[in-house]
Amino acid sequence: MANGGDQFGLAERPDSHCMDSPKEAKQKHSSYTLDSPASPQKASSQPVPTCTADHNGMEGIKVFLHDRELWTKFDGVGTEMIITKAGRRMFPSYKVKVTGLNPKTKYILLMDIVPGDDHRYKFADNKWSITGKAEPAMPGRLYVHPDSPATGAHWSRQLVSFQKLKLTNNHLDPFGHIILNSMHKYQPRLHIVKADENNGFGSKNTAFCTHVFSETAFIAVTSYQNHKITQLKIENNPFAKGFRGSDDNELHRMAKLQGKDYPVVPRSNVRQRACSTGSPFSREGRSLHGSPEAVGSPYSCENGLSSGSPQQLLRAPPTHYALPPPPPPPQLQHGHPPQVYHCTKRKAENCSPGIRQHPFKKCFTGRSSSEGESYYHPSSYPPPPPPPPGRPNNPLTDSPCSSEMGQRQACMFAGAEPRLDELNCASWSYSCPLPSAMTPVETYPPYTPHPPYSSSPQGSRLSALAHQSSPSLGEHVAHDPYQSQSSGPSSQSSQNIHSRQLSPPLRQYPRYAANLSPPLYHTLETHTHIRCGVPEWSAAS
DNA sequence: TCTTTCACCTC
DNA sequence: TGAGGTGAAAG
Repeated sequence: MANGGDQFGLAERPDSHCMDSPKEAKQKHSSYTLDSPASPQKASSQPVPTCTADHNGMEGIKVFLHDRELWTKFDGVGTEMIITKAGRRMFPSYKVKVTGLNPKTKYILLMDIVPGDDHRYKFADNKWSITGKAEPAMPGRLYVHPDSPATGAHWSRQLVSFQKLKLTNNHLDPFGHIILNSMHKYQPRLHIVKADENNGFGSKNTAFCTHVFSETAFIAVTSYQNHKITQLKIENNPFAKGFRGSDDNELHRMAKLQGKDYPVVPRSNVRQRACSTGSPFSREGRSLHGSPEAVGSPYSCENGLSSGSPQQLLRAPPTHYALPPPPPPPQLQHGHPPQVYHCTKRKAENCSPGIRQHPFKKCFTGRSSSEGESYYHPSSYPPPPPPPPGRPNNPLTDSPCSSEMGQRQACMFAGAEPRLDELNCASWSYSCPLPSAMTPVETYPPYTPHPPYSSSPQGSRLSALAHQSSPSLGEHVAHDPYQSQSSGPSSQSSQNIHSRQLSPPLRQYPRYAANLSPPLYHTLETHTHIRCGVPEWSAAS
């Protein structure tokens, strides 16, 4: 998707680093080609390990994006993801294969989606273009894989699927879905966190690494803008099968729907024709940043592993579309009271009353299916900073998970600044958000580029970030340079794993750092090593 | 642009 | 069999 980025103007993606497999290297190579020249980072074809997980044991972790080819296809056109009030899944689904994990060590896998830049886009003349400044970022939320925490053996056994993750434009979403703004660009990120003794993270020794696949960047929309994307969705998404078919079939279907006889022009065709001009995102003309990518080279994008430089990961587009360094998503930068949403698979039981009432649905239920492949890039960080003053030690960690939650579901963390320490696997995975937590949602302040995503050493960076109060995962992020194509068996993850304790009632946390995004926040905390001092967020608050 | 509704489809 | 995921279209 490096390409994809381009389309959006995201063009620049961090180079993939830490390529581990030949394949990766290969892919990476291609990606470079595809990437817009503009991105300096790309220029350097040298892999830069983003996540240098030295001591924390995260160094050998590799993550491969499943169905990378498909992602690349979408990216080539300019991926769009529908967001609805009730929440809409992503397609292609985000699935990864993870290798290099210690079989016996427990890890927590989570995702977050950070702003790709601080612009608002519009689709006109068959291409995307910047139309203004981005709306304030929505409260950051983390989607914790329902199988978390689980052993490295578990995660490695099959693809890890985040297909249950849903996107919404409802700022007050009570379900824990990831909240996004329409017509804004986003970059999904995967975080692998080593669970602490309490199956949580946030303790001082927590290590984590972040993986960013540039080809998974997308623009959130309430309705598809580019018919090419619509077609790709219809062709590849099983649930849209009803919209496929020969023209003849479609004509019949349309006629039936419209109560007319032939000929009826298929809607899709109509729409497509109307819009189908060149694809704005086509490598040739990505509106945002023209990256001359070889269109032909299909999908050879690269994923960044952990890149040494966050910037690379989310390479800033020429225009400026710089994805926030992986680490510190722009969003994250703002401080909102962290909100944590937990969902359990159990619909009713675990959900707060308010949630149950909701017509849409209850909690996340996700099957934990892990399917996927992936890339890697680990990053370990310095010991986590001590708990912020005034803050109890990792509540999460402190609070053991004991209660049996039944089936697990993925949980989302919301909050501008979720605190890692607050996150306890047990908690997130199984608990549902409390009403209170859900209620107040603040938007993040406008995106602010992270100044320093320069290539400073992680440590430094972290510090810097910390100071900024916006921790950037990026620093830890590993860009996966390549993806594996193998599709693993879908994992039916254990939906019920162990008993877990519900997280304490969701509560809003005091604001920590203004800039920390939950994800980062978590991340930061997780890696204590990265920054040891007082957590930024704490300071920020 | 966004929301709602619909028929069709997967699971 | 039903819950729920799709894009299209109307408003």
